[in-house]
Amino acid sequence: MSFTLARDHVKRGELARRSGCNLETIRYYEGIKLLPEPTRTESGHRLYSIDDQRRLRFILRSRELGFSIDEIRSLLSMVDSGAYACSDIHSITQEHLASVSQKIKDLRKLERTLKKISSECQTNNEPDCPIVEALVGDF
Amino acid sequence: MSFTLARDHVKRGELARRSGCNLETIRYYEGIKLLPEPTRTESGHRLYSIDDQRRLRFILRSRELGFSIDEIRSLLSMVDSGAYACSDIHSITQEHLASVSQKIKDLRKLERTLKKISSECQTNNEPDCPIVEALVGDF
DNA sequence: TGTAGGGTCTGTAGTAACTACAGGATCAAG
DNA sequence: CTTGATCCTGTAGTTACTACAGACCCTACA
Repeated sequence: MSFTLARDHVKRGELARRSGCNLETIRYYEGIKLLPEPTRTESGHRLYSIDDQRRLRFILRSRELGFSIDEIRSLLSMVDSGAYACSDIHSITQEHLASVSQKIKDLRKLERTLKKISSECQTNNEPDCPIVEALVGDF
Repeated sequence: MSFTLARDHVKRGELARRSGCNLETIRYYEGIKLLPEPTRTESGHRLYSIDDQRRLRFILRSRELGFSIDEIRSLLSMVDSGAYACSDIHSITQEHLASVSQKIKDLRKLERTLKKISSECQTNNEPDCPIVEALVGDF
């Protein structure tokens, strides 16, 4: 006979399967206090509630969207506070968006440079590869 | 009286200043064998030759262009081998370029998603922030 | 009831590419 | 000769995980 509790409570392996999260990552999130310490079976196995599962999904989705752990910590603490300010959530998102846009800009510039120095190379095994020259730079 | 050697040989601090590289990073590159062990003064201070300075510039520029340490190791070992194949250099560059382009694609998708969920938020402090909803996902 | 295989537990080490100390030796200028 | 800057070594911290090792537990099957 088992607890009613256990019906919607799952162990770590099952949570990992359901969420697509790596098994160890769950323990890691607990360690850095993004996830609360879950209840345990008598023998010490972790049991995750529906709320824990929602919370993990929130974290994983935020990570997919490139939020850092610290940003997620801020987002979660707002949500946890109950009466969170939507405008604060919005502003964290906007800041993150700005940094993503900046990263795109930087990478585009990189892409152009790489294309340029790459196009100058005829791949003809000549002694001086223009890519190498470009990498050493002017002197 | 000093060695003629010392004229174009510089110590770590000076190399850092000239290259714009962090002081410790130079020692780090030596540790992972991207830079060779430089000559030393009698008391043990590192002395970098012009060649060392060229090599560091190569590394730094490559890093700026987003090459990984392992990629740089490959590039350098080709250059070091003397008769390096220009086509090999070219192909490493092309591969790197492809990964940069892919990263841009991924970030663009991220940017679109963030803009979308962000635009749905009216920042009006209502109880259910659509960003939070989006982050928890469907259930 | 015994056992074989999974799953779970803990703590720790490894990844990439640095960066930042601590605690001591050395160098250069006044 | 002293003072402050620079240098030396070794080690720990950063980010966000991931991967063990060695022990315990749980379940199904014979």
